[in-house]
Amino acid sequence: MRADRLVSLVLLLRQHGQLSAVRLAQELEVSTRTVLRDIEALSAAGVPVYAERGRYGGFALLPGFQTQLTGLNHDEALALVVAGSRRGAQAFGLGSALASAMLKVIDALPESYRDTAAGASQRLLIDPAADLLARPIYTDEMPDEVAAEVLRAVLSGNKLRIQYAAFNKPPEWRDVDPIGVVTVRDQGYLLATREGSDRTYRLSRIQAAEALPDAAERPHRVDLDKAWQERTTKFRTGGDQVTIEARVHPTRREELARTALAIHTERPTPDGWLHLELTFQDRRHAEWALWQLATHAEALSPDWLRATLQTKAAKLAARYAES
DNA sequence: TACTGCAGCATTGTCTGTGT
DNA sequence: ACACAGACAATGCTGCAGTA
Repeated sequence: MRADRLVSLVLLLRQHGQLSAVRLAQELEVSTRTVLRDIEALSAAGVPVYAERGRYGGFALLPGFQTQLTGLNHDEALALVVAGSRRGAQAFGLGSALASAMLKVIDALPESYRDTAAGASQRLLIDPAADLLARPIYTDEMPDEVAAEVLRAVLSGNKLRIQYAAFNKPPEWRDVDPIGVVTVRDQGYLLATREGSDRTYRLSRIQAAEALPDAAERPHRVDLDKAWQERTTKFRTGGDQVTIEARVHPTRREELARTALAIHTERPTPDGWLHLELTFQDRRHAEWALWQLATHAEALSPDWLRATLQTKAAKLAARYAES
């Protein structure tokens, strides 16, 4: 408590230049005598604070004094400031804490670097809310209190009870052993185990959460990056994968390739297009990938894919024919 | 093991003195 | 008159020993 107040006191003096004990006492909600003792403690600790006695007097710091609260060098502090501009912290309900921490980091920098760091947070924007065409970037929304509870369980190593609404399913309560939280672009995932089996939960689908008193069953140390890669690999190799044949215009080849899990064969056709054999996560992905390329691609097999695309195209043609 | 009492310490507020 | 500084007392917390 007192340590916090000493830090606040230094920041107040830095901010206002000179303040009387009475004014500091009001700001810190303690008596003036306590403020005077805090000043004394700071002075004993080597903080160059001096008193100006008499009317219009007060306490002030020697010019140029820096609060070395963080021990960070310029680049480290700058990296934090830049990272602090991301909206990622919002996903964990830590936005206000991050803003407060950033102020302290900037304040702790040497005078010559402070403008650079403060400017960095204004001149570098990472992941804004909309792209250049004003299209909103859809982010996973999660109530702060739910995010805070998930985070609490993850960090304390306790079991977590969540109300989770899987895709197209009603919400259900389930107890899990949390391992960590991963954010990918604007989506967050909770990595956990449930009854010994790996589970990955999308944060936006967690409707309520409660950290339980029991310790979670989890490895003492975890390589979250490795764990995430293993799960994404498992996800990509599981499910109802489909392999299709298609021909695509060379200018749209990359778009098709990016949406596929794998490309097995690829050869040019006599008409200058490319013939590919590809695997997709499921039927829905395959259909979507071909449909978005419109006339620049053609599904050759299997028959169900051709039939689906034909039906959609016919409906679209009919709609425009009506007018 | 849990509870109680005590000493020591840190923190805080009030009153009064001193300097400008 | 205003603001800082010293002396003293009150309060609350912590650690430790003793006891049921």
